Amino acid sequence: MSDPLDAIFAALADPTRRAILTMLLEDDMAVTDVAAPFDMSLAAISKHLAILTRAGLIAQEKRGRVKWCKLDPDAMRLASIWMQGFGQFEPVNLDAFERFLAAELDGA
Amino acid sequence: MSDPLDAIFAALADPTRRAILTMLLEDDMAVTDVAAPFDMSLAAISKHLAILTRAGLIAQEKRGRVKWCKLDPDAMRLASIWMQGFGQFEPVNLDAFERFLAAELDGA
DNA sequence: GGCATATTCAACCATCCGGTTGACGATCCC
DNA sequence: GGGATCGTCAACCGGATGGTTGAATATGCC
Repeated sequence: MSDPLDAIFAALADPTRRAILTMLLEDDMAVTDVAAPFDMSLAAISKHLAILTRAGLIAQEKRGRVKWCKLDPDAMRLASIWMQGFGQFEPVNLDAFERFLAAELDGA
Repeated sequence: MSDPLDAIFAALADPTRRAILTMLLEDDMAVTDVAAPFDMSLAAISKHLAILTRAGLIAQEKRGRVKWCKLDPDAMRLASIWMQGFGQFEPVNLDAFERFLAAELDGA
């Protein structure tokens, strides 16, 4: 009934969660390590991670007693595709193009 | 103090507001006309439009007693650029590349 | 077994959000 | 002027959100 974009954009609306995603861009991390830089209880971070997981933005995998968090690109891509529908209002965006190319080449 | 992305993503998280943005893709509209297809009070739509305006996703201009709403692409572009930072996790994504090009060319 | 570590659960709290209704201010038009 | 239309404001309501704390559940290690 509810659009997955609801959960994706809602998850992205919180600065703590966006910061977590940015951290995960560097490397996969355990929950405790994700929580370390934040001035906030571990339980709060655990909730944030649950929200990111429900939105499909990250995936969590338990190995031993440690739960590893890693980015899951599908949800972000879905949101990005939705937004591209509005791209026709942008003047030709060479900056974005360069970033796109750089990202693609880096990933190759 | 608060990141503009907070307001942008929060605004995009609501399906009514995303629908409004899609409608405005067709044409600029008056508040009453925006409200027409929704099963919801005019006041509720007015609030949604205020949220979209505060996020910078639309601009409102009053001409006579009618307030016109139109897309304002800057905010969406900001969000889109933020998301592109996560593209490197996609395997070389030709689909996305084609969509990117199509959107850019369409806008040209 | 028994203790330390990693993470979640449960209950609670304050605040925000999305909706309603009714009154109000502006503007158009006769 | 006065009535109809356009839109917002204010107060209210229920439910979601983001945080806390303390207890509970795994798991690893000696």
